[in-house]
Amino acid sequence: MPIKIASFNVNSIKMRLPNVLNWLDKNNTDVILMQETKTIDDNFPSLDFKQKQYNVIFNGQKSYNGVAIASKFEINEITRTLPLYDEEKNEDNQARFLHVKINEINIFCLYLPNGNPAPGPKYDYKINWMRRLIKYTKEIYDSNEPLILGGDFNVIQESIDCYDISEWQNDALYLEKTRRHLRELINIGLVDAYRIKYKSAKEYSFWDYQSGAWQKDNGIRIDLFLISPEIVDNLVDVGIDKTPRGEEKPSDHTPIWIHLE
DNA sequence: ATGGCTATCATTGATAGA
Repeated sequence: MPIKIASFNVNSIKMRLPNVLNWLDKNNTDVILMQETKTIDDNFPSLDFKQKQYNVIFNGQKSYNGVAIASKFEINEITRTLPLYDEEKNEDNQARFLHVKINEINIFCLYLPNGNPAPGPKYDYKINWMRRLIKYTKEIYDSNEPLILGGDFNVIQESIDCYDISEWQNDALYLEKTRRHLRELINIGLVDAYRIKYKSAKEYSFWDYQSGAWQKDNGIRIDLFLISPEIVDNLVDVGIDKTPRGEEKPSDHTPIWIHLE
């Protein structure tokens, strides 16, 4: 069954609601994964999505983080937390994860921690979160069901994913340890969907609000779809839609998308 | 001119983002 899936770090669903609804109107998107909704579940604007025939599911919290999925197809929730494998730290109250099934496809919507400053407790949290994601992804991957990881990964995997990597050498998004963990996740058997079609293109999904980064195209590609082999077989097209970043009151991220047959 | 935006929450400033 053909399906069009997008991922968009909205940087507050309240501020970005017009942008998101406008984008959905212009693009025939069946499923949109959203990150940084920055609102508690009681305040999520469900009705605006329902009026457009989208089912919605959200995992939010006050002020920060928060993920959500809107889908024209039925959403079956599997979990909203990554399992805790580290027995010493058995608590995580940050809303960064949703695992759902839509049309028999496993879909993770994730907002991976930023991790700055590194080193420090925030970086430790990032790496631990990645370890949890790797373990959980292995479990699901080993079930031999189709799997899509989509979201804001907060990792610059290679220098071609950045306008000027010399400025990011000591950043939590580019440290060797960070990239090794993303590589370990990918090596489970996933593929960066964008790089299937664009082997060496320098296209970005985030531009800082500061310093005229958008105008200078000083961007980084940190929003990704990592897909399992059966999804690769059905991949029809993939892309990054830069248009919303240049519009009024934009998010600092822009939507990425995949089309499956 | 080497840079200084945006959102949230609580109160005109701190915190977080990347």
